[in-house]
Amino acid sequence: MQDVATLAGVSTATVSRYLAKPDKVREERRRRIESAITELNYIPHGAARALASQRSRTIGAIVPTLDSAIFATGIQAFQERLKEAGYTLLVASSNYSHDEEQTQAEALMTRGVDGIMLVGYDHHDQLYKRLRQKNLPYINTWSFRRDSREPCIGFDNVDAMVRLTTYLLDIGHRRFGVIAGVTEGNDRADDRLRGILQTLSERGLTVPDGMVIECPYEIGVSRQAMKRLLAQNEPPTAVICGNDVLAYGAILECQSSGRNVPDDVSIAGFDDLTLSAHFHPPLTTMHVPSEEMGQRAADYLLACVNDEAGPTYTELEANLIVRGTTAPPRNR
Amino acid sequence: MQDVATLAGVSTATVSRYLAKPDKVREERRRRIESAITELNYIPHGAARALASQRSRTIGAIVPTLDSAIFATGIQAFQERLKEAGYTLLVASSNYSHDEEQTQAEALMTRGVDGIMLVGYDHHDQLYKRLRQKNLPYINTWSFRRDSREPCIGFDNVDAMVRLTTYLLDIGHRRFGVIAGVTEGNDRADDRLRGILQTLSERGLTVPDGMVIECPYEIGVSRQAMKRLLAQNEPPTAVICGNDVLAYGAILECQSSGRNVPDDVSIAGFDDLTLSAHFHPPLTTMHVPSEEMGQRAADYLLACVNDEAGPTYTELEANLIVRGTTAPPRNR
DNA sequence: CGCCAAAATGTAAGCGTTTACATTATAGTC
DNA sequence: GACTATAATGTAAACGCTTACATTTTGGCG
Repeated sequence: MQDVATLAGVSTATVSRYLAKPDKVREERRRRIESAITELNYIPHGAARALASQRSRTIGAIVPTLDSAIFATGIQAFQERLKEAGYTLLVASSNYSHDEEQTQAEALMTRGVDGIMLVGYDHHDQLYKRLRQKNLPYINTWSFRRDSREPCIGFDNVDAMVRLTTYLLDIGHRRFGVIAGVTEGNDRADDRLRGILQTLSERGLTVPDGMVIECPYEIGVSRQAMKRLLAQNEPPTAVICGNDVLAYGAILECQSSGRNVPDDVSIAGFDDLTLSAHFHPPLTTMHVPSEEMGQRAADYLLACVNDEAGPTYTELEANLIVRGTTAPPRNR
Repeated sequence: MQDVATLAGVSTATVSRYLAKPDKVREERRRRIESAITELNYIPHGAARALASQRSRTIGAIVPTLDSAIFATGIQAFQERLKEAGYTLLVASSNYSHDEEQTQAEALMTRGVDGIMLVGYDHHDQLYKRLRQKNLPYINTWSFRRDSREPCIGFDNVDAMVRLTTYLLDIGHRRFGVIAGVTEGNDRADDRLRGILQTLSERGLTVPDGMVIECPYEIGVSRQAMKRLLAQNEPPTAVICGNDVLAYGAILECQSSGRNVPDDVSIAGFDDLTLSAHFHPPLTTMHVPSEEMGQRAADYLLACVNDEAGPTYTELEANLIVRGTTAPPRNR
């Protein structure tokens, strides 16, 4: 920077100001600085900037996994918004573990992030403690609870599953199977499962043991689960899956074993991944507004770091998309 | 850090040394420092570290998109390896544009990354220039060319497609359709397409206009492309797709229009995403060793920053996986 | 043309570490 | 116990910026 300043015939302070607020330096010097920068191929030193200004212009995000299209979409939107504001995104993944999430958060703090995006509301106690202690802006995403005391943006997973389940009840299903995500340490999966079971029990239905299977979001495992469901004495006429990937597995298992979806069995997913609309048959699922969630989360954190006010609690809507994998049961 | 030092009754230098090489400080003080750190909830300031030590312990990666499972897998493995070595990953996406890639690289350099992972070998001239000027370690991935003068790790996309095409020729196909990725600014897509056309022409086959369609890696667009292919006068008996997502679209379009895969038309993909093995029918595709690529790329960059020697050119193998979407053509 | 407020610029003191170098403690030897 | 080589520690100078504050320049106005 000193070199640039010398070449442009100004002080480093002016160069620094030019970088931060170009309109604060006079036209003529601005141009001299600009050409000095190009000539010298000057690239500002981020660490020095961060150290001097006490802000890194970096925001962190911790998602359960990078492998899933659903988070990828949200993160992409999140990053886009940040980039527009001149911020960089640091992504870490927790592998659905609170402990790892805590470790990653620590790492992000060392990196000096100015804010953190989290998925879900259930986190390591230590994490909330640290966040507050460092007075670091953060936001929970992918779920919304009316009673939450933490800043969050997302939708009500329980309620979404209530609506999906209600729809299946309404078209006549009474024998349900569930392929849920792993609920341990995953509040979204847990909320969704509770939404299902609660709705069914309100209608006087109980789901027998063996009709609810938890499994990781992997297509192979999901196929196994579906196989077990179908092997039951009285197989379900409708299977609700914790997300679309699980639903793909369920559908593919049916097709491989010669069953027709939705005639023999209805299958519903959750997330509405891009593929779902094109699947054969197209998947009935809950659409999750992941892009909007990413954008709004970015907006919130950016507002925080700029000491602006923004909505701390934002509820978005997950929408039921009825497509071709669900139909009334055959033998009512 | 001063607080920690005072509380532990040592100098900041000792604390710093403890952080870097714990075995360099005597047992007793080490324990005092440890407890001081926990008591004060001390988290080192990364920017200050980076500034003083001139290394950020951060590695950057620029991938075309975060939306695709294939890069996600590679990046995940890349990150894993980095984490083991105490390095953090900074991810950026270029949206398949060289200009954007260049911009992102600049951003990463400002962030002080110690090395950069790139996808492909074709980049903005400026980018190579900057990289060398700053003497920043970098590596090209996802492709390997025998004649490359740049460090790279990957497989030969041309050769891989030659093998896939040869296989289809060997089982009797003569009328081919191609749904390629967008080749503009994407050397992998370009190499793959060239591999196909070259093999066919060596066997004396030419692909008529309209039988080669380039389209972005989106399932919807791919379905449209397949539709057009099928509407030709003499529709192809085999369709080679630039990646698995395109292949999914092609298969789904066939199924929606009442055609049987592979009886009516064979379809092959490229990448071997997780879903492919489970698809209905399971997809014939080239398996890409994305995890190994990620790992090795990390190893290479880590070796560079530690001034160790490592293989600069590593060729991996893409393997043909024959599954259920390809079969000899019906009316030979 | 001189005066003044406001705008632009310069000066220099940090920001929280690392690390070369100097100093002190330790342990081994005779 | 004195002496050494070596290991452990302390001291203090960077690292490359930002920014409060001081100083200079500018332009509007009487």
